Amino acid sequence: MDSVHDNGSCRLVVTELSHIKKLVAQLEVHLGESPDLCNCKHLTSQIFSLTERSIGIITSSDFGQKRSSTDVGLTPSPLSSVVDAPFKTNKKRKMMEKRTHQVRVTSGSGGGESATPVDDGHSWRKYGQKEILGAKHPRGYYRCTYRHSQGCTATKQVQRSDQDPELFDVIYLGTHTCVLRTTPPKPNPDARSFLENLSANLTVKTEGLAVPGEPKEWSAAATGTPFCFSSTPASVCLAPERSPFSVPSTSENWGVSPATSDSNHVASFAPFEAAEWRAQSEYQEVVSALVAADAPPAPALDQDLDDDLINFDISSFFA
DNA sequence: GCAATTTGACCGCG
DNA sequence: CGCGGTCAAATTGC
Repeated sequence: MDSVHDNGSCRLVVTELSHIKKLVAQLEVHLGESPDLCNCKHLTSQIFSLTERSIGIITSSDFGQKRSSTDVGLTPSPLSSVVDAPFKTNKKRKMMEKRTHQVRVTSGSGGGESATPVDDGHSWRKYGQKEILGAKHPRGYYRCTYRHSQGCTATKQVQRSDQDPELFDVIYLGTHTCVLRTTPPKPNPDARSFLENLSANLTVKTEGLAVPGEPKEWSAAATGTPFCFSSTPASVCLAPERSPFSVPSTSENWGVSPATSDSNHVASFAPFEAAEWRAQSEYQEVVSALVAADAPPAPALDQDLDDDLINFDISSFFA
C-alpha cells in the first residue's frame, strides 16, 4: 500500500495529469471557436475539473484523506481501499469475509447525486435500508439476486459519505458463489486500443453533438457512468451496455446503487474475483476516472496497470 | 402480472 | 436497551 504512495510515482502521475490539464485547456480554446461545440466545451471543463481533482487527491499524499465521520469504523484505510477485516468472532453472525471499499462517483455537471458508485458485475437486490447512527445518509443493504436460485450468500452495504457526496462506502460481505454470466470481452484487453477507442469516440462525439440540453445530463451521471466524460454514455464510456441502468425511482437516490438488477451485460469487475484490487485501486480510481469507466479493473491487469495505463492514458488520450 | 424496491417490524448481539 | 442487520408485506415500475 505504501508503494502506491511512492513519491516518485505520485509525482509522475501529477505531472501527467497536469499535462492533461494543459491539453484540455488547449482543446477548450479550439472548441471555443466553434459555436456548435459548446457542448464539448462543457465536457472539457468536466475533464479539466476532474483532472484537477485527481491531482488534488494525489498531492494530498493521502489520496483523499478527507475524513468523514462515517468513515470511522467503516474504512480504516484511505480512499478506495479494500480491506480484509476478519470478523470479530461473531458466533453465528457472519463468519464471512468483509471487504470495505470506497468508491468515488463524479457526477461532473454537478447534477447532484448520482445513483451508483460502481457496478461490480454482479446483480444485487436491495433488501433493506437503515438510518445509521451518526451518519447523515442511510445505509442500503443488498444481496445477490441469485441468493435463492443459486444459494449465493454475497451481500453488500452501500453508504454515502457524510461530507463527500461523491464518495461511497461499499462493504462486501461474503463471497459470490453464483455463476457470473459469461464475462463479456473486457473493455480493455489492451489499454492502448481501449484508449484509442475512447479518443475516437470523443472525436465522433465532437462531430455528432447530439441534443445537448436534454435531461440526459443527470441521467448520464446516474446511468452507471459516474465519470463524466460525456453526457452520452454510449459514445464515450465504452460500456454502452451499461446505460440501461434504471435510476431508482426514489428521488433520494443518494447512493443506494440501483441494485443493478438488470446489469446482466455489465463488464464484469468483481471485487472478489479481481483479487488484485487491494491498494492499487487508489491509482486505479484516478485512472478509471480519467478513463471514464469503472469497468477496467479486470483480473488480467495487475500491478502493471498502474504505470502502463496511466502512460497510455496520457499519451493516447488526446493524441 | 412479475420483479424489484420501499419501509416498518422484528431479531440478535454487545 | 440500543443499534445494526434482516425479513416480509406493501408499493411501484416495467
